[in-house]
Amino acid sequence: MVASAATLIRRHGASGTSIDRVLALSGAPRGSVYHHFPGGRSQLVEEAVRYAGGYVADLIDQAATTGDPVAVVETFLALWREQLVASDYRAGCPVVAVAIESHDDAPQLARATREVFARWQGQLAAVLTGRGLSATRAHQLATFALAAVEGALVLSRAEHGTHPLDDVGTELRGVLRAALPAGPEEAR
Amino acid sequence: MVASAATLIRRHGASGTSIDRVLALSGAPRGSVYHHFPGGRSQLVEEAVRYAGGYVADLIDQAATTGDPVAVVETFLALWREQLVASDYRAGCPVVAVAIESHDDAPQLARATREVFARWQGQLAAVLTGRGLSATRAHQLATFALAAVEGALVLSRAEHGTHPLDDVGTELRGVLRAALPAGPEEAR
Amino acid sequence: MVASAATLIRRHGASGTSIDRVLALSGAPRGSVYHHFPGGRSQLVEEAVRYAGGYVADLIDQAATTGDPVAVVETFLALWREQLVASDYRAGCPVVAVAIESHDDAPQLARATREVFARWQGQLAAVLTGRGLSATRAHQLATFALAAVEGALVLSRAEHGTHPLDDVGTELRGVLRAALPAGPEEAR
Amino acid sequence: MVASAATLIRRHGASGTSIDRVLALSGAPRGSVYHHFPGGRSQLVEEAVRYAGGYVADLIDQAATTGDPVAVVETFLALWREQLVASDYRAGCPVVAVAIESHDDAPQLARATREVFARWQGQLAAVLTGRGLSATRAHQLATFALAAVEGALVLSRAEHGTHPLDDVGTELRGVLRAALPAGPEEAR
DNA sequence: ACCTTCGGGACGCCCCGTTTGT
DNA sequence: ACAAACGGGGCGTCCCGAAGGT
Repeated sequence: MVASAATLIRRHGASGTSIDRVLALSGAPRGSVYHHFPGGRSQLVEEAVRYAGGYVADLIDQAATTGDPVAVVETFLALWREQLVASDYRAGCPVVAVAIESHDDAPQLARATREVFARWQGQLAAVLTGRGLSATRAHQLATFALAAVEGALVLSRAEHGTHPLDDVGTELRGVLRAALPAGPEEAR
Repeated sequence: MVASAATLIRRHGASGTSIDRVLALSGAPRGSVYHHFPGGRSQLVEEAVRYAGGYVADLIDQAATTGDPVAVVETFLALWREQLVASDYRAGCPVVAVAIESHDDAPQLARATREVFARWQGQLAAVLTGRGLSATRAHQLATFALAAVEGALVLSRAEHGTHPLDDVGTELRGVLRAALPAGPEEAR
Repeated sequence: MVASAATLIRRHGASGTSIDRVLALSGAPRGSVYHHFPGGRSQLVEEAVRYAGGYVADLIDQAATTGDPVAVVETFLALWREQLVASDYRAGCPVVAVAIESHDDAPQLARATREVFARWQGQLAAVLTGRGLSATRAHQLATFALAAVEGALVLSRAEHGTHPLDDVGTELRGVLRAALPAGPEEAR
Repeated sequence: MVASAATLIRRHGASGTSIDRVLALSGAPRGSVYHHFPGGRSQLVEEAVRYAGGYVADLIDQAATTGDPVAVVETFLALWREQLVASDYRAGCPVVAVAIESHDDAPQLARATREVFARWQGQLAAVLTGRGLSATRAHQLATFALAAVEGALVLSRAEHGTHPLDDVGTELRGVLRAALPAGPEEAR
C-alpha cells in the first residue's frame, strides 16, 4: 500500500494521488486506511517518501562500498534511467514530487523530503571525503551532483528520452574526476 | 488569471491547483473561465506554463546580450533564489511542477513543458556556441546547467534555504570556466 | 432555431434541452437569443411546442378534407411512425415531452401544450361530427384516439419498434368503424 | 431515496430531476449516493423506474385475481387518476417520463422502461387470454389499452382535469366488452 | 439598431478524505 | 478490521444580463 502510493506519486504527483487510487492499485479495503495510517493521507504520503528514500539509500550504500563516487552517481543515474524507461517516461522521483508542493498543514511532509534528500547527499559526500576532499567541498559537490541528477530526471521526463540523464552523467563524471585529488584507482 | 494559475502551480503543484483557487486568487467569476479557456483546466495550466516560460526566456535573453554564459546562469539562479526567498521557500518552478506529473489525457501539457525547457536550454547553448564551443558540447553543457539549477531549486525548497542554489552556482561557474576555450576574463 | 429546439425536445425532453445545444444545432450566435426570445428559455420552448403543434395540425387538416376519421388517424400514426424510424426511435412528440414536466414558474408552457392537444383533438372531433356523431361522443372518441396514438408513440419508442403504433392503428380502425353510424363510403 | 427520485421524475421529468433535489427531498447526505448507486445518476433513475414498475405491477396483479380485464384497466386508471388529483395534476407516470428521453449513454435506462411496459402489458394480456382471446389479439388489445391509458394520463395532465382519463375509461370498457367472447356479466 | 462577445453567479454530477457503527 | 455514512469541493455547464463592435 505504501509502495502503491509511492508508485502513484511518482506518476501523478502528490496532490494527484488520491486514497481511492491507492486502494484500487493495492487492492486494500477502503476502511482499513485509518487503522494503518491514523494520520490519514499525509501519513501515507510521508511513509511513501520515506519508503522510497530508504530503497534508494540502500542502493547507494551498495555502490558506496566501492569507494568510488563516480560509481555512486552512475548507480543513481542508472536507477532513474531504468524507472523512466520501464514506465515509458511517466514515473519520476517521488521525493521531488512531494518536495515541489507546499504542505503548510503537514510539516512532517516537508521534513521527510528534507531528510531523504539530506541522507542521499550525505551518503555521496561521505564517499567524496573518503577520497580526500574537504568536508565543505564534498558537501558542495554532493549537492551539485544530486541536484543535477534530479533535474535531469525532470528534463528527461519532459523530453520523453534519456538524453538529459546521459548528458548529465557525462558531465558529472568529468567534474568528479577533475575534483578528486588523485586518480581514483592509483590513490589507494 | 494565467498569472494566478502560474503562482498557484508554483506553490501547490499542477494537481493541487484547482480552478476555484485560481478564481479566488484572481477575483474572476466562475463562468468566465470557459470563454477564455474552452479547453478547461488543461488549457489554463498550459497557458500558465507558457506564460512562465516566456517570462523567464525574456530574462535569459537580456542576460544573453552580454555573451557571457556565466551571466546567463547567474541570472537564472538569481531569479529562482529571489522567488524562493520572496515566497518563504514555498514557490518553485511551475514548469517542473507540471513536468513531474503524467498527463495522459492532455498531451499538450507534456508538449508545453518540453518546449519551454528546450527553449531555455537552447538559449544557453547559443551563448555557449558563441564562445566557441561545439554545438554538441554546448547542448550537453546547457542541459547540464539547466538540470543542475532546476534540481537545486527543488533541493533548496526542501531545505528551506538557498544553500543548494548557492552551491550549484559555485560549482557551475567552475565547470563553465573550465569548459570555455579562452578565458572570458581577459576579453573584458 | 425554433425548429432546432423542437428537434432537441423531441429527443431529450424539455429539461434536457439547453440553450447551448439549440445554438450548437442551429448555428445561431449565443447572444441573439434574448433579442428574439425576450422571455428566455421558456419562450423558446413554448414557441417550439406551438411550431410543432401547427405543423401537425396542418397535416391533420389536409387529411380532414377527405372527411374520413380513419384517414385522419392514419395520417397521425404515419407521421409519428415516420419520425420514429427516421430518428432510429430516438425522437417522439415534443408536446408530450413538455406536457409531462411541471412548469410552475412558466404557466404559458402548460397553456401551450393544452391548446395544442385541444386543437388536434378538436380537428378530429370535427371530422367525427361530420360523420354524424354527437358532439359528446365525437369529443370522447377523439380524446380516446389522440391518447391511444400518443401513448403508442411512447411505447414504440421504449420498444424500439413500431408494433405498438401498428397495433393501436389496427384497433383504432375497428373502434372508429364500429362507432360510425353507417359505412363511411355508402353513407355518402 | 429511490422513492424520492420516482416522485421527482413524475413531476419534473428525468432530466429535470437532479441528484441534489433527490437528496433534499429524501434528506440523505450527499456522499452516500455513490455507495448505494455506484452507477451514479443513471442507476438512481433506473431503480426509480423499476421501483415504480414493481409497485404498479403489484396493484395490477391484485386486480388480475378477479380474472376481469375491465377491472384491471379500471385499477390502472384509478391509480393514475388518484395520483393526478393528489398532486394537483403535477405528477404523471415516471416510466413515460424516462421513456420520452433518449439515453444513448445509458442503455440500461431504455431497457428498464421497455421491461416495465412489457410487464404491465403482459399482465393484462394474460387476463385477456384467460377470457378466451387468442394470444395475438390479447397482446394487441393489451398494448392498445396500455397506450390509451398512458396517453390519457398525459392529456389529463395537460388539461388539468381527469376528463381524458374518464373518456378513455368509458371507451376502453366498451372495446373490451365487445372483444370478449362471452359476456363477462353472465359469468357472475 | 442589431448582433456578439464577455461577464457573472448558480447548479449538476462526480469524487474525495474522513468518521462512525458493527 | 471492515463497510456504510458524511459533507465538502472540483470541474464543467447552464441560463442570463450588459457592454462593445459593426
